[in-house]
This record gives sequence, C-alpha cells and structure tokens, in this order.
Amino acid sequence: MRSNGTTPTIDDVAKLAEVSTATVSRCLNTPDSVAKTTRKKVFRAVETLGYTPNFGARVMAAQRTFTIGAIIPTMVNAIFARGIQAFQETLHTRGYTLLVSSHAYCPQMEKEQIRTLVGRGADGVLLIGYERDPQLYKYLEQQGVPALIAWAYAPHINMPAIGFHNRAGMEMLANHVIAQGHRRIAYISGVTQGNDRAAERLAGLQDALRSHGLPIKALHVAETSFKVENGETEMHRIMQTAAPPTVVMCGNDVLAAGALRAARARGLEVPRDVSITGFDDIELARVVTPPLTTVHLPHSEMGKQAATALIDMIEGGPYPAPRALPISVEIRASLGPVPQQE
Amino acid sequence: MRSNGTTPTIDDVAKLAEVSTATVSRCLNTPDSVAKTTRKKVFRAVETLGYTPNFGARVMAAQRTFTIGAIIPTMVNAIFARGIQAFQETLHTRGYTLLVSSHAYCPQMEKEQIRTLVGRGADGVLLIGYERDPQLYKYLEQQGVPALIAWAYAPHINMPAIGFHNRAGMEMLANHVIAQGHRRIAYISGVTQGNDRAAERLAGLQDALRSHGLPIKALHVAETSFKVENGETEMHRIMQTAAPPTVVMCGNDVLAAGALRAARARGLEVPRDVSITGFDDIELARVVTPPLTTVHLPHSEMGKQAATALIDMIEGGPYPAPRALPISVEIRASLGPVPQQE
DNA sequence: CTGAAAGCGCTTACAG
DNA sequence: CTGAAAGCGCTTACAG
Repeated sequence: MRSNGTTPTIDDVAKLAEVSTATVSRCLNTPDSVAKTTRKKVFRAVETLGYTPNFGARVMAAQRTFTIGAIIPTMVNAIFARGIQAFQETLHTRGYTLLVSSHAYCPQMEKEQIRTLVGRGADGVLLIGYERDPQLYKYLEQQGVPALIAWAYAPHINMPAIGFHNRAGMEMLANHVIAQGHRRIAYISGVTQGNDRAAERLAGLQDALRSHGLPIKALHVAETSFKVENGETEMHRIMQTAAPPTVVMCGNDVLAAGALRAARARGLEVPRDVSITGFDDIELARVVTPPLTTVHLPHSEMGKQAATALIDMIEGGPYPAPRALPISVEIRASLGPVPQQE
Repeated sequence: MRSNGTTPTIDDVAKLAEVSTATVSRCLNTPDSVAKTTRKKVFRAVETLGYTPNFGARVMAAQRTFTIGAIIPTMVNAIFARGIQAFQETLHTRGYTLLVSSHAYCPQMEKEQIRTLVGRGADGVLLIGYERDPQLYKYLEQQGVPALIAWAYAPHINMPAIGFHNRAGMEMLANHVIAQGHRRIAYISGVTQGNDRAAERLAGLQDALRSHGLPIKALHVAETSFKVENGETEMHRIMQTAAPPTVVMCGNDVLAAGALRAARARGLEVPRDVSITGFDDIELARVVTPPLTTVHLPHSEMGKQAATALIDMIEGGPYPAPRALPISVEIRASLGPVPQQE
C-alpha cells in the first residue's frame, strides 16, 4: 500500500507522545475517553509525524471498511448511471466509499462479484432487482453484510428494497397505448429469465391487456438483451410480418432507440406509421427523434434514498420496509393514435 | 465486517486440508508454487467450508488492498461508462476491485476524492486528463501510489498516460468539415478551464483553421458544460445570429445531441440547412437523427489497456511511456456540404 | 484515565 | 514443495 518504508505507525506516535498505543488509538477513535492534556500531547505527535492510521490494520481490528459495494448489470448504456451517481454522492457525504462492479446480466458473474465485494470487506451491498439464487441471500446474512435491493419492488419481496413498481409502471403505459386505440401490439422485451424488472414489465403489459379484455395470446413478444442493435433487429423482424402491429412497446429506452432506428431504416415514420414506447426515461429517451413516450423513473432520488437506507442498516438502524418510489408515464411524440389507413 | 463468529479462517482450511496455513495461502495466491495433489486437497477444503480470505487481514499482511480507485468527472452521460466498464472488467480478471467516485468536473472535489481513495488504501488510481494541481501529483508520489492518466494524451505529459490525442482528433474532423466547403463555423465547446480534453479539442479546431488559412477570429465559440440542454441552448443562440454558420461543431456528442434537438425545434433540417458534428462516438451518436459525424474513440480498448498498465505499475513493472491510441473520424449523416442557397 | 498484552487473519522470508 | 514462526499495525477487553 505504501512503498515508503518510513511511514509513521501508531508506535511512533506513542513513543513521541510518551503514552501507550492504546491511548493513541483512543485519542483517534474515542477522544472523550482520554484526558485533555494527554490528548493534546498525542495530537501534537500525530501532527509532527504526519500520521495517518493504516487502512488495512484498522479494517482488520475494527471489522469495518466504510466501503459499500454496488453490483450492477452494466455501466454501458447508462440505465443505472444516474442512480449510481446519486448513490455514490450520498455515500460520500456520509463518509463511505463505493466499490462497483458489473456483470453483464450474468447470474454466475454476479454471484462471484458479490462474493468478491463481501470478501473485500464491503460493509453493505446494493443489488439490482430481487431475483437471484436464494443461497446468495443466505450467504450475505451469514456474513452479516446488509443488502439493499434497488430498481425493483414487488409486494412479496421479503427484503429491504427501494425501487419502482415495474409491473404497475408498464401497465400504466400500456393503458395509455390502448387508450390511443392500439390493439395490434408487439413487445420487445428484455431477457426475462433471471431479470425481474424485465419479467415484471412484461407482466404489467399483460395485466393491461387482460383488464381491457384483449387476447394475451395475440401479443407478439420478442425477447432479447438490452442493446440498441437488438432493438433494431427485432423491430425489423416484427415489421416484416404479414400483419405488423400499430405499436411496438419496448422493455426499455435502449431497445426503443433501436426500434426507432429500424423504423426509420424501413421508411416508416413514427408515430404516423407505427408508434414506439420505451421505459426508464434515461437521457436517450429525450434525445432520439421523435422523443420517446416512456415510463419515468426518479433515478437520482432512488440513488439517494438507497444510500441513506443502506448506511442506516449498516450502522445498526432497523431494516426498512420495501418501498416503491412514485413513477409516471411520460408522454412524448413517439406514441400516436392508430394509423388510419391500413 | 463479520458479525458471525463462525466464519471460517485460513486456520480452519489448513486443519481440514491437513496442511499449514502457509500452504493454503500459497494455493490462493501463487497456486503454481504448490504441488498438484496438495492444491486439490486445499481447494476441496476451501469449497466445503465456503472460505473467503478476510480482506483486512490480507491487506494488512500483504500491504496491498487489491483495490484501484478511479476518479471520473461524471457517470451520468455515459461519456466514460464504456471505458470504465472495460477497465473494471480487466481489473476483475486480475484480481482487483474498482473504487469509483465522480466529482462533476469540480477540481476541489476531485482533490478530496483522490485523498479519500488513497486514504482507503487504493493501490493505484486512474485519473481522467492531466491538468490538475501539481501538488496532487506530488502527494501521490509521496504516498507511493501509482497514478495513470487516461482519456488524454499530449506529447508533454510527463506521466504514464493512455489516452487519445484529442487535439489531433478534432483537427482531423475539422479538416473533413472544411473539405466539405464549410467556412462559417461555430463551435460549442465544453468548459476549457481545468479540462484539458476540452481545451485541446478547441485548439485542434483552431489548428485546422490555421492550416487552411482561415481566420481564427471569425470562429464563433460558445463555452458551456457537457449537458444536452446546454448544447440546445447554445445552438439556439448561435442560429439566431445575423449570419448563422453552415456547420456547428461540438466538443462532444452530448452537446451535439442537444444542438440537433435545437435545430429540429427551429425547423432546420440537418444537414440540409446546417451540419452538426460531435466527439467521442458514444452510443448517443449513432442513435440520434441524423446520426452524428464524430470522432471515434476506442473506449473499451483504452479501458483495458489502462487497467493492464496500472496493475503492471502497481506490481512493480516499469512505468509505461505516455501512449495515444488511434482514433478516427466517423462520418455519418449529420455532416453534409455547405447549403447552396443563402 | 491509562497501559500491557492478546488478538484480528493473513503473508512471506527463511529453512529444510 | 512445504512448514514454523514472525510480523503486518491497529483495537479492545481486562486490570489497575
């Protein structure tokens, strides 16, 4: 950690101040438990030596690292960026540091990374979504590492969670779509296997169809991973069928951006010829043409609240109940009424 | 760190495998130095006990944290996301973990965060760009913490750096623009103060003008921070002048995306009425309409190389010479010839 | 209020 | 290739 062999240790301070190392340690950690005169001597010694406690030793002896791990699916397409940034900022104000790693939606890698971060001594971890091997939760509990789930919420989650009601969000959006008269709907979903957000969004769409008495079987669903190119490919596939849909809803904004590109490539005007919707309301949604009708998530707010909640848990507070932050449908130009001419 | 008193330690593993703790340690750290049969026994014991080495102890004994800090300007608009993700992935394969923090382009916060990460025992740090208080470099050297600069490169950098020749990149792009016949050029720059990438890009544009004998004074430059809305605002301002430019070049893709939106809002068609260019080639560039002509940066490659170089430095290798990765101009539809009619 | 001392759980020369 | 043992630099009961 230090290449310089002469970094002062607590022993040097103790010697210079003519006290024991125990007293030095107390001055630094619980100054009130030390006599004022002693304290002064010690701080003077700390000052003159430029002493900083060794991180590793402190971690080891104190059994804490003031470090929090976040394991997120991806950093690439900015789905989590704004939330994680707010999370980190809040951590910082409370004296914690952020360890991050991403796993490209691979459960095996996620497991490995959780173990790594816990092994690294993370005082707590932030997880995205709730669906994962139950053993992992058991492991975290055994290790005594508090875990908070973010970006997802479902009534049955039996863990601290601060997220969004993905299912209800997509249902709300679908209601808007249906209200515009759309009946031939296609859906480009994220991979639902192992991804509760993706699964819940699909379920929400089906809820809406059901509540309007529309046949769920008629819903065309394509499933693919969250990448612009995949949205593009699936959109092409969908639009070249015999009776193409009048609206293509997407599992998130990234897929929708791809769908938009494909539509353009096919000479289709959105929403005149076909409507497209997203989910997440990341920056992308406002920047593409036309801007995406999508479901707005309060990314920053969630990041902040998640940080606060997790630190409270770590510092011995009660575990919070699962909480869903309010979300809303953001209507923009990519959604229009059903095309008149067939 | 552990609340459970029964977490297995290296002693437990040693006992179960019937070897010494030294051997267990070697299996984990330098497996090649252990006989195959012994290794097997040890790994079986590790497995059955679910053993993970204690972080603090390891840090303390090894005098290393296997942790690398990255201090980046922002996580929000995905400028750094792809590079940092590749950085983290490579770190992971080499057994290191990533600590990140972002500072919203504030030098004061950056300084504080560097100190925090070093105090946390980061074995090395990744910094974006080279322009900062020289004291910081001195501090890092004193602490014996290797630092690598990324995203920037300039011949005079006197530190290990793996980045891009931002100045040359913008010059190349400007040459293309000029070759299309453009002479009335406006530039929406990032804040150049304290941001070498922004400053170099502007300088590169000026280089190109100079080499074509064009008056630098005539170049309209707006300076603003890297946000979509700011690109939008500046674009509006620029286009409502008496003699608007035929091309608006932007300091990065985020600003260009904003400029594009403003153009559309003003009823201008790009590139028929005005051309727009970006820089970075992030996902945004390919997704907006029309897609942006921009300068392509090999984000992932840089992240990978930076990780490798930094770890090599940490592990005692020689400090690498500053290195610029090849970049290229990516021609897309947002750049066209000069509009015919005035 | 203070100190002596055990101990946190590893790594790593040093020997063999 | 392997083990005994010192030591990394702190914290914290336990005594006084």
